[in-house]
Amino acid sequence: MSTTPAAILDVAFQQAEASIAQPIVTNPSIAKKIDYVSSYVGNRAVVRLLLACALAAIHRVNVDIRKPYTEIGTPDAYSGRYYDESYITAFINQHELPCNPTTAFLTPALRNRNITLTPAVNLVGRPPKLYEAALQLLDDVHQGRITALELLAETLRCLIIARNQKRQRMETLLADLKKSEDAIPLSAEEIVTLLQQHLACRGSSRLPVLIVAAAYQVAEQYIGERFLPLKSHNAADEQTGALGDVEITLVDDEKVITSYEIKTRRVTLADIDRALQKINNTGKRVDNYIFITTDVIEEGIREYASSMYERTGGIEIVVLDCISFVRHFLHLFHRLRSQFLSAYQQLVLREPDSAVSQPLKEAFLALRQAAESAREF
DNA sequence: TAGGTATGGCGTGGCTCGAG
DNA sequence: CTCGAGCCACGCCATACCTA
Repeated sequence: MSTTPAAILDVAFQQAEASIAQPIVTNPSIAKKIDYVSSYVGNRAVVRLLLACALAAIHRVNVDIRKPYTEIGTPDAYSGRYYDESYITAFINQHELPCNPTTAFLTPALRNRNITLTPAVNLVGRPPKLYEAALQLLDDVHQGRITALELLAETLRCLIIARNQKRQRMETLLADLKKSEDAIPLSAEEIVTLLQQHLACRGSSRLPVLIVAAAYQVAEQYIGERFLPLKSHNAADEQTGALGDVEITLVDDEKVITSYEIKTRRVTLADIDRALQKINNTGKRVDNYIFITTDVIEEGIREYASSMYERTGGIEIVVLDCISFVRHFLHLFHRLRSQFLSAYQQLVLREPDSAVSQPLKEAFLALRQAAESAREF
């Protein structure tokens, strides 16, 4: 086929937008399956399987949509991963469609396969119903119940609707916050409470990193220190070459002087030993290595950490509690507390969904709004 | 040989599920 | 209900093959 994959995607996208209120697929049970896979919040990878396979089937008319693995070895097999990574990634980023940032073909259920994806296959992914629905949809195309283009366009239609709903919710939340903008700003303790509420939400493990980063961002001009760009949440420190989760340098220097390592569990002796090893291996000789934990700090750990100052000849290692850290900060820089709050909000909203989920972002705005509107009475 | 294509692999930490 | 084991997504990396 002469049309490029990018052009195919554009055409399908236009078709979806033109028919946004009207399902493109008329068969109700098939439309329902597409909607289910496109909208399921707990797993955003499988919808990419549909997009990639449908795209390949349109682009190369001779392929069997159910065979997205070249390892199958037949002429009608193709690389689903290649279509996914090369075309789908750019496309969903361009249109901000709510999908996994990385390919579906590296997820455990779909990787290392060399089989035809028929409805009889058990992909062993979660939830099972989601994978079953996707396999049935590939079969629906194969059996001719719908065309690959219909599958692609209808999937895009569902994704556009989900995206628009998400934007709408965010706009409403931000607009509500604006209303309370002129009220008396939250007190330091009220901000602490707000952060505690946010930390209590599901999937909050990235938040302590953002709390520390926000504190430095706001205090930068006063203390002459700043934080280096944050590394991605799931990347191993080893891969990124970072010493810890937040690295602090002097404003006019690249040399890391303080490194923060954030743990959502108890800090152990092994963590401290590993930190020392990391300092030695990377050759980044920091002054100060700070563990921030959201869990309890055992006395033995505290002592072990402080003993390092002498043992290392001047590297101070300390374990701090996340909430105490931010509470001290907010009282010390009391006049900056509102700036801290907006810096934190900005960092939260700008994190990729893989680190801070959409519900967690919305939860913060809602919690803040509740706290601020309560002040007006 | 260089750049593109295709696929496999790994470490981390969140999450689910089932045993007790 | 609690908690530990194992599953899983995620982002990055490694490698092998192909072809101009």
